[in-house]
Amino acid sequence: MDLLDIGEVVRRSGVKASALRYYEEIGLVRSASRIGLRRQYEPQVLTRLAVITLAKSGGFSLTEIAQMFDASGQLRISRKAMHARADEVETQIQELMALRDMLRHVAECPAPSHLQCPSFVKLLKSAVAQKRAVLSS
Amino acid sequence: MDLLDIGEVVRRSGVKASALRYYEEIGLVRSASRIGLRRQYEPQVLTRLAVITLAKSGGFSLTEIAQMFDASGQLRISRKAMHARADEVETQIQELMALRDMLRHVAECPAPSHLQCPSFVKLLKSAVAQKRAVLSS
DNA sequence: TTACGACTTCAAGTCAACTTGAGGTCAACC
DNA sequence: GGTTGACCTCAAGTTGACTTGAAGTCGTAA
Repeated sequence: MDLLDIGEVVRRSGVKASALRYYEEIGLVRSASRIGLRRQYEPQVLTRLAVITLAKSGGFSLTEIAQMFDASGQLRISRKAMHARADEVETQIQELMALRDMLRHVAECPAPSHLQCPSFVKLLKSAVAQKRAVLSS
Repeated sequence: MDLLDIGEVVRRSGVKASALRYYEEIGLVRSASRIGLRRQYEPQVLTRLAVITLAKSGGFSLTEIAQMFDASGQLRISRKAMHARADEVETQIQELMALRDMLRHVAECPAPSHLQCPSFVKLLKSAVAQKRAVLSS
């Protein structure tokens, strides 16, 4: 067998042992077996952890991520749900781009006070307006 | 005077009263004065709240946001720091784009199991590798 | 005059996602 | 046979960002 012990999983996934145990506790990952008390993991756990890590950085909660897998460990969401997720991510990307543009503007703008700079305030207003529109829809 | 009371600020900013009081407690916003016990805000608080809201959605903590303002309430970070922030945001945008692409792929890919689909695994690996590279730098 | 609505304080509670700490197990090496 | 080192459990603690609840204060309108 090519089972991995927790230290190996930590090294290869970058996820801490305490987090791994926590994930197991909440049912997000499972260890295949034990040797004595020690958890042994199937290598596939690494892919699963990669998905988890990525989704986390995309702002998904662990609960949401858990729902992305079915009982057999496959990624299983309907195409429609996938696209819906992708759209959410897309929206967040737009917001971040607005934020980035504002930061760049502030870095370059020679105005003594940004909050008085018309183009800054305009960027700000439109960013916030867009956000509120999204939230209320 | 054109001071706003808290209800007006709530309506115009979308920030809840309890959050506003909390922000005041931690020094992130201030109320200009009181009428009896009631807080009165200067209209500028709305711009400040817009900045706060936007930065929050960009993943900045309230502590980090507080540091973006100087004592007089101006946005004041060095150009260099601004660009550094913008770079961070940029990185996050890249990650989210990778995530979005993966989601779209999963939605479209006809493979029975995504975790066995070579192009999915490839997308996943490169996304995670990029992330870890960023973290370790 | 009493009732209402919009505010107030302050302490405590909540939630997610972990981390920490104390005390225990176990195989392997000196 | 004693000591590492790597793991284990379980309960409790932490952090950030608020929210909630109980009890109180005001101004105004019926």
